Amino acid sequence: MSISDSPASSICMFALHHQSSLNPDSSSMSAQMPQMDTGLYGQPMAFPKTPDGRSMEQMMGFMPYSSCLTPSSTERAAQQNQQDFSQFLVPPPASTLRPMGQKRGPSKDSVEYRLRRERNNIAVRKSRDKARRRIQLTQQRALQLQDENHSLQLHIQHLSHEVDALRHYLSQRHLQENLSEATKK
Amino acid sequence: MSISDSPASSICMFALHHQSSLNPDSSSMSAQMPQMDTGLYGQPMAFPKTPDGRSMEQMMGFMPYSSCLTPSSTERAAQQNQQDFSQFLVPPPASTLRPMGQKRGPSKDSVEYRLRRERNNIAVRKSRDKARRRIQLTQQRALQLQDENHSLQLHIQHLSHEVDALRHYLSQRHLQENLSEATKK
DNA sequence: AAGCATTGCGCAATTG
DNA sequence: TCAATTGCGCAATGCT
Repeated sequence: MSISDSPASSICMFALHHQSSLNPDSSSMSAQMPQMDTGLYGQPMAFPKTPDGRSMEQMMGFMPYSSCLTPSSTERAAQQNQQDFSQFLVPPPASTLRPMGQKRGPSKDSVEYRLRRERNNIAVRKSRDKARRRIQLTQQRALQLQDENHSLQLHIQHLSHEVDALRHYLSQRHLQENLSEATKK
Repeated sequence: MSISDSPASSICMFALHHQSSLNPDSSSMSAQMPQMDTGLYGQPMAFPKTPDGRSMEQMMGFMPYSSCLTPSSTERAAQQNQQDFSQFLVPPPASTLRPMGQKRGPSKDSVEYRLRRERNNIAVRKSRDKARRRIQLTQQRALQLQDENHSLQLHIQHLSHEVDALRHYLSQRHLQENLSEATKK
């Protein structure tokens, strides 16, 4: 069970140095551990957000994956062998934690996991495309509405002038009528 | 120092099986290597997109990192030991490419690299916040314009009725005048 | 309970 | 050289 030494040491040192930045969902809790805040956009604070088993597993399992390399064949491969790698990552104390050959219950290890990941990646791409389209549509709609607005205002201006003209015309008529009536009498 | 055996082998097998999916920028080139297309949102195809030195390095260097673990202290650690991993990842041809203990020139390895990454992460968070705000503003503007539009249309309706009324009134006056004139004569 | 959809995040490539 | 953007995969979470 000791993940404690060797490479780990450098890791820990680094962590100390680097103030492990994590992803605490930002919105929720934000004042739990004393830490210097780097102002807006400082590092996201670090500590295990998820209390569920799986997360802890990942934590212990280490799973070095290498996700964003452009040449991803290698990428995929790396992800596959999470545990195997952990073997090397946790050097000397080769004794414990997840005997390595045991993929307990659900997944996280291989085929099943990769299938899940791949499906999710597809869903993510789809969702983002959708979002992009939505945003674009909103922008177009805004522009369109702006134009429409402009022409409506022109229309209003026109109608207003017309009303004014008609009213003016009528008032003139009234004056004339009044005059002629008075004259007649 | 033979990196040749064990974990690596499984990795390679997986790569073959899994048809390395990569990130070819999707927009650019898309028919270079024969591969089954999984339809829209299928996997992004794999092959080295970037012809520049650094990219190749990474390719070869492999750098398994493990970025998104919630418990990131481990994460950071993994990144730390990039090269060490490559040792295992690039199995047989243990002969060449980056002797492993040599961090050539610039960085990729440690402190410097982490600083760059951290700065970029901050920039990314900032940029995304900005984008979110921009999108929100656009949406609000669209809604606002829609409301404005609606009231402008009401205004137009009102003015139109007014013009109609005035015209109708005038036409009536004309009729009366014509009548009275005719009568007078 | 299983699965797609969303979302926040970090990495790396690209842009300016 | 360096911040800003952008595409992408991962994992957590929402939703059904």
